[in-house]
Amino acid sequence: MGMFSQTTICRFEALQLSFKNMCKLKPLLQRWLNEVENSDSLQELCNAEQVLAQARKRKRRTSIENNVKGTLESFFRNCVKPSPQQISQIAEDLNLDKDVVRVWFCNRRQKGKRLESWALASPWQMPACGSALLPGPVDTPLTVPALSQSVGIFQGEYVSLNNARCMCT
DNA sequence: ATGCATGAGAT
DNA sequence: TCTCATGCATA
Repeated sequence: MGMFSQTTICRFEALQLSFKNMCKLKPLLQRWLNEVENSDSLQELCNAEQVLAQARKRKRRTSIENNVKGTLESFFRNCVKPSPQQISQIAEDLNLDKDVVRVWFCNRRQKGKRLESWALASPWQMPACGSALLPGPVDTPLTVPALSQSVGIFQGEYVSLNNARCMCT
């Protein structure tokens, strides 16, 4: 049972994925939806979700000050892809670990590309207003609101489902 | 809902 | 080393 994280669901619904990624995910998510709707109980879902959550050692997320972010943005406007040397320099200037700076630029570029991918691909598939029609054959119009609603019984509680992972023991 | 991080695969 | 898809952890 292919699972999807809360993060992916959110991003899918908010169209915060690349156009290509959305196209790939749509059918998978559609199937996943059916499974969710047909599954017997919350318990069952919780158990399935649990399998996903495995503890690993992960660097603690560093929180970058807003003003520092602003500075990074200006560096980004100046150069979207600084060399390792430039990164080190920036890191030194801002008093940040250079890996943090490197990753920040990677993520920032990724964000830029994401927007770009939609700018290029959406004209022929995006609906007039903001109600988002998902990419794919126009004859299979799965809408974002539909997704949220059809998870319905669960989507209202999907967030709580995520939070509930731990409560399922 | 989103920021920073990871890892697999491309270059 | 970068890109890309993805998610843990956080506000």
